[in-house]
Amino acid sequence: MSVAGRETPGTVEEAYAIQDALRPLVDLVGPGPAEPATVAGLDVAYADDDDRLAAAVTVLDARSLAVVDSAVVVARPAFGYVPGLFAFRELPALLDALDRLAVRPDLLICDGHGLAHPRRFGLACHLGVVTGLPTVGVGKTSLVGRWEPPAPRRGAWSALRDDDGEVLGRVLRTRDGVKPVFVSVGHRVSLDNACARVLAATPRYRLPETVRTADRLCRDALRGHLRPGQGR
DNA sequence: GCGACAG
DNA sequence: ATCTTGTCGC
Repeated sequence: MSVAGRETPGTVEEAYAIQDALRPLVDLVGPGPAEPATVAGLDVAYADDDDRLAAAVTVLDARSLAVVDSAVVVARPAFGYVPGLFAFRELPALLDALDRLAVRPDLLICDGHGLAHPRRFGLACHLGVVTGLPTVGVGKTSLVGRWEPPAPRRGAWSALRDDDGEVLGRVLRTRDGVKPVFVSVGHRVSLDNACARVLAATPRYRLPETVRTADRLCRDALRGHLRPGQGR
């Protein structure tokens, strides 16, 4: 059976059609939680590039950033890697992982863009529409849009815009003097709040603790745990 | 036609 | 995403 928005397309054309059909369902109004109790991070790791992947979700206490719940699923990529259709690759496994959580997080911080997407429907939007949860997209590199480097201090940002001037997101400095990240709205959050939540989840490193904990979890699940006494 | 192109 | 040593710096 299929839940609305979670079907896997058979062709690129079908994938575009699904995105076009779901895009109007994105909620761009809701400001989102200003003080979420929990924030979740989602990430995926790959092995042999096209054979296997591990999708992980970690739920953190929003204040202490301690992990309070997590789930990881090993599966096969559901779709080839096509820029702009990236979500179809990881979505099924990520949704499986989300279903296995005992705690329902108040906000999802996704590893990939939201509105900063060619058709304004990146992974973060897709996950938001399907789950109904507020979502934020955080990318390490850009997919679309033009921007100027933000000031060197943590918290500084500049607008990410398309050629027509439409704001797609922000280029946000999460750490002094370090390469900024790309933040965009996914679903049910304002851009201001999205950036605030990302900064709140990023006390020390370049990337939010949410993505760091999820990254570790799926990487470990894929490569197998290392036994004590063994290197690396 | 020639690049660019989330993970 | 992943393939990968050493090296600079707090």
